[in-house]
Amino acid sequence: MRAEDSIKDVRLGKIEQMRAEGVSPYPNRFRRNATAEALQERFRDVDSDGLERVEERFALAGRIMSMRNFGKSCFLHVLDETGQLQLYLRKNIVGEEAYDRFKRWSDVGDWVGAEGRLFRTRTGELTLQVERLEILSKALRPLPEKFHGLRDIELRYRKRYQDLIVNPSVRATFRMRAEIIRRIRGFFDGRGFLEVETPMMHPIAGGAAARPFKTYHNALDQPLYLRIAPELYLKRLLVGGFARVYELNKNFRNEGLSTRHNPEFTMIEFYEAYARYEDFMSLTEELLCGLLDELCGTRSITYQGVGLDFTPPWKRLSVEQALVDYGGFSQGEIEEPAAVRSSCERCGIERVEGMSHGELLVALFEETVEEKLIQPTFVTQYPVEVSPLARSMEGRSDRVDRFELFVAGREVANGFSELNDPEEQRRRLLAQVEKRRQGDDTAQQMDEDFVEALEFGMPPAAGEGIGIDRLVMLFTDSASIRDVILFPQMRPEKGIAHRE
RNA sequence: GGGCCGUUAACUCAGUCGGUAGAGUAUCUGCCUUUUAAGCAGAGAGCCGCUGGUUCGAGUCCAGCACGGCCCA
Repeated sequence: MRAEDSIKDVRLGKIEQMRAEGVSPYPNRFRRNATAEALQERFRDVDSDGLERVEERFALAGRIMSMRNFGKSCFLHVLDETGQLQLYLRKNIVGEEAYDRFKRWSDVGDWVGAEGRLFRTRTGELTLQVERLEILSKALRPLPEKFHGLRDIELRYRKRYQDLIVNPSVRATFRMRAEIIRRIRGFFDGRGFLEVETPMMHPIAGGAAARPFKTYHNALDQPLYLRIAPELYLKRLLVGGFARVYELNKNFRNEGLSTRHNPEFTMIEFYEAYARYEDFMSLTEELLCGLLDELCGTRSITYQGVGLDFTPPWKRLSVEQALVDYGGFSQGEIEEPAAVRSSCERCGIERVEGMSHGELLVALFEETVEEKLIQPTFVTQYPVEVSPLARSMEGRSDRVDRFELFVAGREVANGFSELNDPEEQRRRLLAQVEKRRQGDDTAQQMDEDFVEALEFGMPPAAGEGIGIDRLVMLFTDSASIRDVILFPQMRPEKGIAHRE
């Protein structure tokens, strides 16, 4: 292979030439006064004759996406953050030397700034008649192929910038994500919630049933865990007197990777004093319907070919009722611990031995019901053993005032009335510690500092967490969580691993 | 962790029965002043994921490994 045949070497040669002729390949002097979309909008209804009367010069900047070169003229499409516009260069307009330089130096992929007047081509496309063109940033590597785009899924995730350059729908997905997050913040801000930031590094990883990532603080000579949930800190803020707080940020769980799980994911958790879990079911309906109205213009969307109707009220039913309605079990079977146990075994659920009736019910629910809850559904009355931080139902100490929202067979939200009795909380956590001792490493640890906070008095409250990534998946019809996370976790490629 | 599928040029993909590695895009050289997957003529470009094995001969068959995808746990 001759060195000059490598695309990168050819382009490095062009850079050398530019410098030799006193032109910077990476200048920063260009000022634009227009964007592609703004021009398209403004002149949408102006025909050729109308454009001829427009004397204004427009300065546009963007990346060259395609080039159709004729001997003494050239069409190119330039992409900026708003969209594309076609440029047209003619030797007799930009001048002999400028045209020659353009031909020798410019490539698809380069950032350019162009200035000129607008006209319409024979086919009616709004086009900038370039009078002056400047390379703003010379690209050394070629863009992915222009009409198949970048299809290799691994490459799309690993080299997301390329994905964003060539796949407009990917850009749209992440704009939608930002919009959803912005509006969720607006929703809670508008209701008097205070946005707070609590630690990402915890001495004890609590607030959820999950394995944490462990790290280490040198100066403190202390192990720390990346948080698995902000819950216990947010409740300390209720103790501190903030009546409405929310935090929208990342959590980290040391679990497998799948189309539904990324080790770091985004959740909003919010807490409101004097609210009950029923209030939050209504609030969740209001939040999601508001988002749908504003962002989709409808409350019926299609997710992976399945129609989802978010028109409230959404179905509400207990875990047990769900097992009867969707799992095909009889009321009698559900109430009989031995029957539930054998059903679990039949379903292949592991470690059935040490599990209580409540835990078995939830395991059976997850195995047989969850995937069938397609339309938005609130499942309520969870067993106390799987809800160590939730308030017990009045008159039924083995169940808690809790709900989970399922959509398209997945858990999207989890909320409950908060347990604020410090004695009861201590007993619940001790039960978790015991489970942990018996080998369940997702059981919670004793957090004395948290219990001590409760001893100062936490107002009655409800709290909820909503998984943002899964919400964005629904709104953008994305099959994998990796499609809604810009840089999803991937195994390092060979040769890059363990680089220090 | 298990099963299935994939990995070939910068990108998107072919590659038959085991017999010299292919196309389009992109790149390079010409021609071309309203194209838009522009066109025409020519050229270059490969660790066929990695390591072994079978074979006279492996992109192709076998085994192991790596990475990825989907499904399951």
